[in-house]
Amino acid sequence: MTGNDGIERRWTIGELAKATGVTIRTLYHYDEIGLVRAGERTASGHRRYTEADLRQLYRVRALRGLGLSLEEIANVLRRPADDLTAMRDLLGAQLAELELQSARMAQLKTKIGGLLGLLDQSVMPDPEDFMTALEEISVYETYFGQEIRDHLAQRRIQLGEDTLRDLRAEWLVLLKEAHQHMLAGTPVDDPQVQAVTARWTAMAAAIQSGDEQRDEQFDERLKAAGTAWWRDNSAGVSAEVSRQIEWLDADGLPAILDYLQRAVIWAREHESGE
Amino acid sequence: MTGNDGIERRWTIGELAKATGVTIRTLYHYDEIGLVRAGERTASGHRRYTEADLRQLYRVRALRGLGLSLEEIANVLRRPADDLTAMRDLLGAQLAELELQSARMAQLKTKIGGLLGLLDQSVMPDPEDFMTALEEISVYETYFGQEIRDHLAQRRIQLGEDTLRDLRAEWLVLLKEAHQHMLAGTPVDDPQVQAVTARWTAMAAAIQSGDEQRDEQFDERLKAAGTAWWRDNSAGVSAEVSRQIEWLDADGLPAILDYLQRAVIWAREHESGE
DNA sequence: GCTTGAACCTCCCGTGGCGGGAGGATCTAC
DNA sequence: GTAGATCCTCCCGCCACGGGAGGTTCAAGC
Repeated sequence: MTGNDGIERRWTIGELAKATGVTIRTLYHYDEIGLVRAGERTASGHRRYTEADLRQLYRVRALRGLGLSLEEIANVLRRPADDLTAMRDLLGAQLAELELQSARMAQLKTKIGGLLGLLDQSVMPDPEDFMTALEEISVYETYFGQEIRDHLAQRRIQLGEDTLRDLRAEWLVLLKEAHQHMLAGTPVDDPQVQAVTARWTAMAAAIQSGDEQRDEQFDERLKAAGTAWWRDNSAGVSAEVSRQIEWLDADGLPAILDYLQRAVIWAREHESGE
Repeated sequence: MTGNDGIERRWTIGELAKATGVTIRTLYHYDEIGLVRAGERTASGHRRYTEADLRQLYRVRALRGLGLSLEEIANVLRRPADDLTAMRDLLGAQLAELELQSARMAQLKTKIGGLLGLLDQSVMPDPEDFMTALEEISVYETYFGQEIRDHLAQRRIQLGEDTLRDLRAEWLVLLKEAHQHMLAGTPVDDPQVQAVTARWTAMAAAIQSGDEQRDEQFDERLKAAGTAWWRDNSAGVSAEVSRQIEWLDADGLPAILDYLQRAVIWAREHESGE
């Protein structure tokens, strides 16, 4: 531009490394996989980098800095320079990926925060209890696989804190209503009980999956996981929950849930007929 | 507890894998590195896992799920069970690490979001321009290393959006005042110019580092990075900035900055004397 | 007791993005 | 001509496993 007279600057690998802050080893690596090749070689085989190579290196480093893999970078930089659609797709995908990872890390942070809370409050006298808590985390995660947990986390974000608080509140209301019906001996096919049940299942469905595209297989697995977990671990949860709800004693929750489940089953068996 | 009579259950490796959702290969790996050893072996060498092994596996999986490395897990599970201080330290460190990573990912997301904005608005007709923008990202990052960028990002969070807006506003005011002094031909040692200069450097210091612990080496590198970047890239930035500030034409900014720098140098040379 | 198929064993290579060292060739300055 | 810096290629190592090869052992049915 300003009188180069066609004489371009060349760099040795060491000079390029110093100028760009990339290690020599990394430059060897990029050369090896063909991502940033030295445009020329001296007679004895030493690399000479041209300005085009320098610019390519800058691009690679920028995209690496965005968290893309070398393969992705190679793919997107290989195409003709006037086509940015691939770049757009790649960055869009990467952004989505980052959103997902952010959600996971947020989950992790709250989890660790919770455990630290257990450790810091002296509510945790027995180390054995802490270890047991750890083990239970793993058990939970065995039932609910990563993708299901991701989905639920996403869903929680979608719903927002306020909605979740409302849902929890409504859940308690439903639980209490069911409790009273149960104590009153109302049969499960009573319209009032069925109304509670309908709201209950609707809530569960609303929490589990939004109205995106329906993926029946996924829904199926989600439900199965929930059911299996509930089947095997309801006892522990009952103890936990009933400790937090005053009007409920330790054996109360299983009974209510059993009552509700019978109502749900009755509803399912009569949904087509009635 | 409920009448085991000392006869514990044993699991083959396949059973354990199915029960916990861990692959067999992973179990081999854990055995190999001594993290979850099969407590027993049959005469022919097949692994028999005991209940203790199962619990150890649960712990390992839970801690892995928190993002810890197998080495960290091995260290913390190796110590006596009644000492949770190591666990506390580990989880604390992990939480800090996650905070850092979260901050980085937030940075990444805004960066990618910005690039996608460039691509989506048709303000970007020339693919070449986009590539150049990419290259400049890398150049910027060459000057400001990861730790410095982390520091600045943290600092921005500390300061908050409002403070930053105020600072930008004050920066513009200072720039305009300096511009007027320059046009008026006021010498750099004039008290008024020196006042502007003092506010300028104070602002820079305030933005760069809070009043945490003073790490002089770090401050030094931060300043050096800023100076070097400014020295080599002021031209491009000038063009960019002057496009956004109406009272400034393309050549204006370098002149003002040069003027200000001379004032800063004069101030530094006379700070001990006066 | 024999067969068969499932489950198990060990050994080893591969992943991604380089780091780092060995052992030798080449450049540059004096 | 020589010394020291720089360069070259080749290769092993990381981390947490995945996956295959090739062989042994188990459990069930006949």
